[in-house]
Amino acid sequence: MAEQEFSNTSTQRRGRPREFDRTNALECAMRQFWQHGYETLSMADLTSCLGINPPSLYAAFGSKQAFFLEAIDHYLATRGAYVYAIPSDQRSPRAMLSHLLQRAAEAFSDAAYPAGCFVLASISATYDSYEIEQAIVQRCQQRMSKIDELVALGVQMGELPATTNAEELAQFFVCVLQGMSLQARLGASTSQLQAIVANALQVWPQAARLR
Amino acid sequence: MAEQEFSNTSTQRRGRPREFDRTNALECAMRQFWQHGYETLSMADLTSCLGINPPSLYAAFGSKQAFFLEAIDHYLATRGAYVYAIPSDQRSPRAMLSHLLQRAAEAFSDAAYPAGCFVLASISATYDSYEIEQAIVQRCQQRMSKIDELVALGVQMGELPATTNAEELAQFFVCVLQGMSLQARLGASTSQLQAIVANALQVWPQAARLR
DNA sequence: CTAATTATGTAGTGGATATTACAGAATAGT
DNA sequence: ACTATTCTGTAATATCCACTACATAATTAG
Repeated sequence: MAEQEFSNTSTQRRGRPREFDRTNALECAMRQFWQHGYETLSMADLTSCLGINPPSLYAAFGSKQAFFLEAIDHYLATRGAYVYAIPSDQRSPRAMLSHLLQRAAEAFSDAAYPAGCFVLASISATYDSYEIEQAIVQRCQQRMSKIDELVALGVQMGELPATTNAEELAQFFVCVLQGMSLQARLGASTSQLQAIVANALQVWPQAARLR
Repeated sequence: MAEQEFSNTSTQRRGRPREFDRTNALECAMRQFWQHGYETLSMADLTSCLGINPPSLYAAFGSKQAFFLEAIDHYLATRGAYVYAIPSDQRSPRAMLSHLLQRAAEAFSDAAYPAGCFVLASISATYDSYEIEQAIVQRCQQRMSKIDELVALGVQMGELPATTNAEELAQFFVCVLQGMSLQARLGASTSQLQAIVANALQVWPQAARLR
């Protein structure tokens, strides 16, 4: 199975060369899936949108499901990596969480991309395939586990009371982040999302009140 | 258009009587749409699930889109009315919001129903019809405006500082509620959702610190 | 009774869907 | 040049989708 796919910049293979840029097609497909969702976006939509005939698409990406999952991974490797990046130069875990949420507030409402987070928007959709749903949930949890680590670090470093239930607090922030993605898809502005972040961060007070 | 539909308990009409309970069918369809989503649930699924043949379903409900919207309204009139009910005997706006969120935490994870809120779960899906999406967004905003009123009332009654941005704070709680619905659909337990509520309510301190 | 009306079951309808068969074109290796 | 290999465009395929034509059954009105 798992046939090796080559990027366009790799050494040329035998046979007729591909006439389109694979990465570019993937980027376009990502935006289409992101905006319209997996179920409602048809392969016919994609072929006409990309200007690529079905056999070429299937030769390059395999199937609609594989194409979608590769678009998800492309998102995580590019835009998602930017959105969920955690800067290492920040000393305070709270500052890092604040940074993460504020960047999400900006990115989720960036007009240069479809609204919200591609993964979070995909997770709430329903799929005919159980396999695809599992793959998305797994990738979502990978990203959200970063928030778990930040909160746990906050307790460890004394920024939060030792009595804090770190798992519960982290889940609260994940919940807010998921709600923000939905709000963004409903048309919330950057400043509105920033206000949500500011309110959410009150749960992690800047001056810790240890007891 | 908008042909009048009669309930089964109304006075009998001329012609062959319906052989199934219309309200019961609506309840079943609601749960199916709730669990599987509009796009992925086919009319063939519904007919086999309800044991009702297509012509009978179409005679009773019109079209898939009309059926779905009626299922949404059925939810809002029954389960949704319970979930989003605001008790009038509570004096404090904060207590009323707390009541609302805690009831949502329980209801969203109630095994007797599909997880989360039917409307909030539907709002994040994508539809081929723009009309259906608009209808859902509108019904969602109707429910969420209750939270706006509660926060505004809290400021008015002095439970929150007069400097509070009521719209922003209300949007924060709406965001949390929407996140809770998604968390529930991902399998969050009642106690996990309750912990999210407890954290969120810290943004509205019990002892107001006016300034 | 007959006529009118409404529901039901069988069996389809046209259209959209993801996917592919096939023949021809463009490249690399030898 | 010749072969193997891979891509491309045309056109199709089987399957599923929401929806319905039609004949029949069951009721009410008169």
